[in-house]
Amino acid sequence: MNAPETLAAVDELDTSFLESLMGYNARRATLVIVDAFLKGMAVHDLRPVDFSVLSVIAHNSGVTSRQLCSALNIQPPNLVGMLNTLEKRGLIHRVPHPRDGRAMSLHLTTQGVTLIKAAEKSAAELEAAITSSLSAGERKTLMALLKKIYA
Amino acid sequence: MNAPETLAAVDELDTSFLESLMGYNARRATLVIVDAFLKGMAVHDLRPVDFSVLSVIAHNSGVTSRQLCSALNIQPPNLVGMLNTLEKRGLIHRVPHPRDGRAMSLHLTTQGVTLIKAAEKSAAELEAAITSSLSAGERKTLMALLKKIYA
DNA sequence: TATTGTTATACTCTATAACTATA
DNA sequence: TATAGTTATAGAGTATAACAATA
Repeated sequence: MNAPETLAAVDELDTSFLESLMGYNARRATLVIVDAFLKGMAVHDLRPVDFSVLSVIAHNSGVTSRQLCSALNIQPPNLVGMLNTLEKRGLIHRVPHPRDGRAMSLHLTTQGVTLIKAAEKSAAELEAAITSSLSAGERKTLMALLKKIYA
Repeated sequence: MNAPETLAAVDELDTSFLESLMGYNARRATLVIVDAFLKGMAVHDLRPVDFSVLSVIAHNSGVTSRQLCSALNIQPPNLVGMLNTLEKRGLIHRVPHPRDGRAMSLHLTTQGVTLIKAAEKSAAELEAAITSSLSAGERKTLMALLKKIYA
């Protein structure tokens, strides 16, 4: 019963082993969510990471680049270009840190505040669409279990 | 109460809005899991994607490149190099497809079978470690809810 | 001596266009 | 005409080393 199997073509794929792994399922779910988020944020000309950066600055006016990097797991050299772009778009501005001459404090401009408000509204709507296959209780449970994994 | 806040430095970051989003939590959890998987698979000199490729071939002897690409969301040009590397390592071999002259059937070598058996054993152990903060019931629930998101 | 922001750079991952052999 | 595998290539995303200014 070995030769026929070895020579046979495969019609439908068995991926049951991969599907038994948390990483496989978490990755697939994340890809679906991030893709929906990516498309939904395109109307604001923001990538997910740009949204995260703006949102953290919005809720933490005066935050430093270094703090942002730690919170969002971004390498400092990779943040520079993002901040330059956001600054050129008139969404943020960098000002000297009040107590540390090396650091820069990040703030949203009026335009930035307007944009992040609209973007966070979009995010909330996307959130509902993304988790529409879940009940309110399931959504809450999923969120809690994911936090347990990375906490 | 606006000026002091604008000028103030930030000590602890408020990331509550991001934490309320499924994408943020799913991505963070996935990063933790994939990183653990990456480190655990390094002893077999396999990246997560190599493990997936070998595992699918192991359970679907004769599968074509195109089928692999569809199942694992890999672009065909990006699979070529991976298969070349696995073939050079003596883990797989490509043979002409029995019923389609354009296609190649993928099979594990004896060495490949030995490796994937050890790697799947490692994967199962990693799985336990990764979800050690969860009860058996929670693990099952998390898996089911993730599948609901991407199904 | 250590840290912040920055530049330059490299490496990986992913995506697209185009070719060939075959269906 | 369409598809499988492949090549070449381009673009993101991510990572490290090193520097000037400041702590």
